[in-house]
Amino acid sequence: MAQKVADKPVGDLTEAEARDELARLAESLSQANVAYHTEDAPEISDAEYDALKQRNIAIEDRFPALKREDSPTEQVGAPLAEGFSKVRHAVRMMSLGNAFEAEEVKDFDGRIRRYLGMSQFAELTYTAEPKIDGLSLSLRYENGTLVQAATRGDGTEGENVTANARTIDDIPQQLDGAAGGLPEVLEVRGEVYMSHADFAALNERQAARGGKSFANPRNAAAGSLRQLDAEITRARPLKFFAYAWGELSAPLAETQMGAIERLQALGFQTNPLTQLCDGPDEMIAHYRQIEEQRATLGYDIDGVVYKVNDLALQGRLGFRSTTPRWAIAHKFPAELAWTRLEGIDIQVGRTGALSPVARLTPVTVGGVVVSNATLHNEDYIAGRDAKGEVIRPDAEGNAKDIRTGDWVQVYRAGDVIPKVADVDLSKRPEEAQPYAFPHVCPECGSEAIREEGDAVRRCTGGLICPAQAVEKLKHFVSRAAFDIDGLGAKQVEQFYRDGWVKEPADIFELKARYGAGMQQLKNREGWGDKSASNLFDAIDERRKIELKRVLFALGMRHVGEVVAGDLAKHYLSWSAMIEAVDAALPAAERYRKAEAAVEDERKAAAAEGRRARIKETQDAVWAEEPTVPAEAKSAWNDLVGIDGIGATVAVSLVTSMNQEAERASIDRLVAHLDIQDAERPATEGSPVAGKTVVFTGTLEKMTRAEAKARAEALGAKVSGSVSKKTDILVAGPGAGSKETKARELGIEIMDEDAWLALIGG
DNA sequence: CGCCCTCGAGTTCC
DNA sequence: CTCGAGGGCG
Repeated sequence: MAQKVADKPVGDLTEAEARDELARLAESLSQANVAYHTEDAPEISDAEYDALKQRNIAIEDRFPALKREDSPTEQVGAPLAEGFSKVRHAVRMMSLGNAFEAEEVKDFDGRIRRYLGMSQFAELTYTAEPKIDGLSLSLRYENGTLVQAATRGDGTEGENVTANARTIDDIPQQLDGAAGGLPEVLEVRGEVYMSHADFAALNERQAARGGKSFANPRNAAAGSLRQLDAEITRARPLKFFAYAWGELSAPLAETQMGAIERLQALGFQTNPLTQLCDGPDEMIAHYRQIEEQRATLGYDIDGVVYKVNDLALQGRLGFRSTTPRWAIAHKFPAELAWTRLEGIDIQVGRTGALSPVARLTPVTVGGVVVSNATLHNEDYIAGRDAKGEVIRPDAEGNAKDIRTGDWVQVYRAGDVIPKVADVDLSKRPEEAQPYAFPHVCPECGSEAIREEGDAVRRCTGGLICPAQAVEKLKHFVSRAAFDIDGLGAKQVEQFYRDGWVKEPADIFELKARYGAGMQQLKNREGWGDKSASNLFDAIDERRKIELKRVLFALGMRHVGEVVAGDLAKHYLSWSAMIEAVDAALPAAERYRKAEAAVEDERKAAAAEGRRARIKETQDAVWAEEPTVPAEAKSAWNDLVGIDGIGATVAVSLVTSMNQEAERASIDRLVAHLDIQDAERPATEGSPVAGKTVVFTGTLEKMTRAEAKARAEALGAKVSGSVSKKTDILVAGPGAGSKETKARELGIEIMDEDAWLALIGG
């Protein structure tokens, strides 16, 4: 009874038609549900089921009055169109750094020893386990009972898939407390995957009833877990290996291996190939062994994960921005494929960057059909890197360029992003010409220039360029920026094409200007009364917004998510920041002028064969009349004094905010907003919050990097040199001029032990 | 001044 | 996910 989704647009339905269709849909969906509950061979495919459900929701959205008592969207276990609810991870789900070569594994070990201040010969044990190719899942247990399951998402926020996780046999609903009691809170993390055998059987079933088959076990696992209807997930043979944890009310063990054993005792499957290794040589040997067994394991793996075994050391090593320092994934070599390059297209990004994209004859690489691949930039096509070195040598060591018509080798970097790696010159068509990278923007015709030392060529059209304007708008509504529900990349693009939204401020004027017309106009494009009013509500909700989001959303060059956050944390309010940025303008312009003069001096000196007088050149420019006002200098110094912000970022920020057109657009936007002040770092109770600390001499209990990371976590600012702003100098043995200077300035000086006592370490 | 780490920006497929 | 570039440290 495979019912096709009716194809009449929802917007064109009459009320009578809608009522009939809702009745038919309720019938079909309920039959399909019964089929899933009672047998393993449903009558309609998941895709069809989903399509019917979506159709049902769309109609109900358009005709809310016609919603049936037995509406399929109200059924238990059937979340609504928005999909899964969002879940914030109590402890961030990190990703792992990668290594491809044995050498990089040794570097990893070396880095850890250096960070911990351990000698090359001190004993350091790691665990090594296969890296399962599935999707990670975080399971929250409270007093031993499963209360929530969440996907990784962006690491901070995932999707709530609790109902689906409950259908997986390997995931206990209730933990086994026999061995050592149950923790109050335990978040277990691991990988959901599908075995080769189950994958093949599933695809056979799908094919038998005309459903779409999955490209690989990972996609099958992901597709199965993320079913809106948990009963579909139940019918899918998913498995789970536990290998990590998030929030914990009590430690699981003292070592990684101990924790894995504890997870096993609690009732989880853990990977049998997990093993302890003493140092990189044993790790690499275990990697080779696992690689040999790869084909016979019965499930996909894409490498081996190494972790420092001692959990206390893991704690000391801590995290970089997205990855732990104490773990790394040693990946298997990527799968390669050859195909023909049909053409090269140029895309224009939000900063005007011209990016070449390869259009390929579709080819399967690692279980996925690839038809586009990145070519990076002008030099990459020519076969060179940014420094001009040959990256793709032919037999004589000359660079092999890439031409339309060539046979090219493609792989998926990190098993994700398709890249063109190599060219087969023996198969090059005779008529193939070297690729001429455009010097004119293909979107707006403006000149595209490449700044010295820059790898990318950029369109100079600014907001005149439709591609840049649209990309900027997409950035504005992106997740870390305004993140407006119902206003994604597609919608923004459409509004731009309609001429309704040309710059961010227009979004907040949509309702006033087009609200009335929109409901009718947009019906044909899938906008109903409901979705339009939902959108206006979502936009209104976002008028109140955090400072860092606004800064990031503006899309200024060099100001990404992190820098925007740093700026917000420093200035705390929009008005304070604007004031500072305006004040710093003369200094920023002078800095730029000085740098240009230095560049000229360098060239002149090189030509004349003498040493460049850099300091003198800089000083001369700064001394030029009119001199830069003291308040401009201090605003500038304050700005570049922020950790992570240097002159390049500062110049970009100050000048772009003071560009006339840009500023007008920003002012228009801000008038619509209620920008929330940033909170001072939440370090209440920390004795060093807001203090500036300098470390000098030899630290004996920890390394400098560690000391810095810990101090910053407590809200302190760590600086490299002593000034009158310094509050505390931590001096180890061998401290020299810094200690003298601190003494002169009357700054508090303490040794490492006193510091540790102060911060409660 | 050079090295290492982090951040920004651009990318593909589902 | 990767590359290039910016920033900080030795």
